[in-house]
Amino acid sequence: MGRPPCCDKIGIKKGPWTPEEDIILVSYIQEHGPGNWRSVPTNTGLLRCSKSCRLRWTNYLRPGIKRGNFTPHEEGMIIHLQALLGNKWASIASYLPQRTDNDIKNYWNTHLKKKLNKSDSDERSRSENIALQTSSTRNTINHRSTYASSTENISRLLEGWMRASPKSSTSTTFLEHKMQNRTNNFIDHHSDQFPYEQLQGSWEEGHSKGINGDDDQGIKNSENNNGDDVHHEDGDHEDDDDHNATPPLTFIEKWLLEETSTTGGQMEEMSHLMELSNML
DNA sequence: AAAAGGGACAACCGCATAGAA
DNA sequence: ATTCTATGCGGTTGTCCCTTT
Repeated sequence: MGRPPCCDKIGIKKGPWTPEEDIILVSYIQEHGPGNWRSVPTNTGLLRCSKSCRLRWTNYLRPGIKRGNFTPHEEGMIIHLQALLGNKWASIASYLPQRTDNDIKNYWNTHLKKKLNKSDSDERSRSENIALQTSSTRNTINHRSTYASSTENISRLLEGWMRASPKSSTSTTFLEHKMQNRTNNFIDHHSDQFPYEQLQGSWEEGHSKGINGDDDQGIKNSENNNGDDVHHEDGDHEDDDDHNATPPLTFIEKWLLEETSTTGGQMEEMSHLMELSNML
């Protein structure tokens, strides 16, 4: 027998999210923390199904998400990990905590697959080495990062929305209770930045008790079950901050962390990786 | 300047799985 | 032990925007 839909399809809105919806969702999550997605549409008045809310949050609104072009290093990591793990985007994303699985998947499908195919056809024998050399460990900063981080997006979005509609025309109960104070505070106190750091801090404090643990990162890490969150969303830092981070690391994690901070010895590590992949 | 095509990204769909009842 | 529900994941599609003709 077929499973019933995750939510009542009647009256469910689909398609792109509006700034208003984003704000409602963010405000709600700041208040209650991520998780219990089923209750989100009900409690916020959003005409979205729970899955849609979760996806919007994890792929776009969640703090710590880095948007924009992938750095050569990130690219290299994706290539390595894809070779190692296959299309396990969530697992791969767990090594790139600032990127979402959706982002990585899209990037792979639109950029890397072609790139690798091309280099494959160009010179089959050397392609992998070339890819490695060109894509990874050149820790040059990619200055072509053209589109804004989610923080910046939402900041702009909030400002724009507040200007455009000082009184929300679609106030929900939740919105009525929360929006005025909250959004004003957001903008007043952080004129140039939406306070995701604050938001993140608040729920990490408030929800470290469990909700957050089995949400996005938790699940993603579960496949590489090390019992720890090696990668924490940590703003704009590159992964090397994670060096100080933590406990038992798998070989892959060690390698990735080391690779982040060093540019040498990569090929040696790569061969280790290959050995490992053969074992898997 | 306008139209067409292609690329990039956001979002949806359906299946799998874990946990609760 | 079984059924049901909620959530997560990967594949796919839809839409917007940019480039080319």
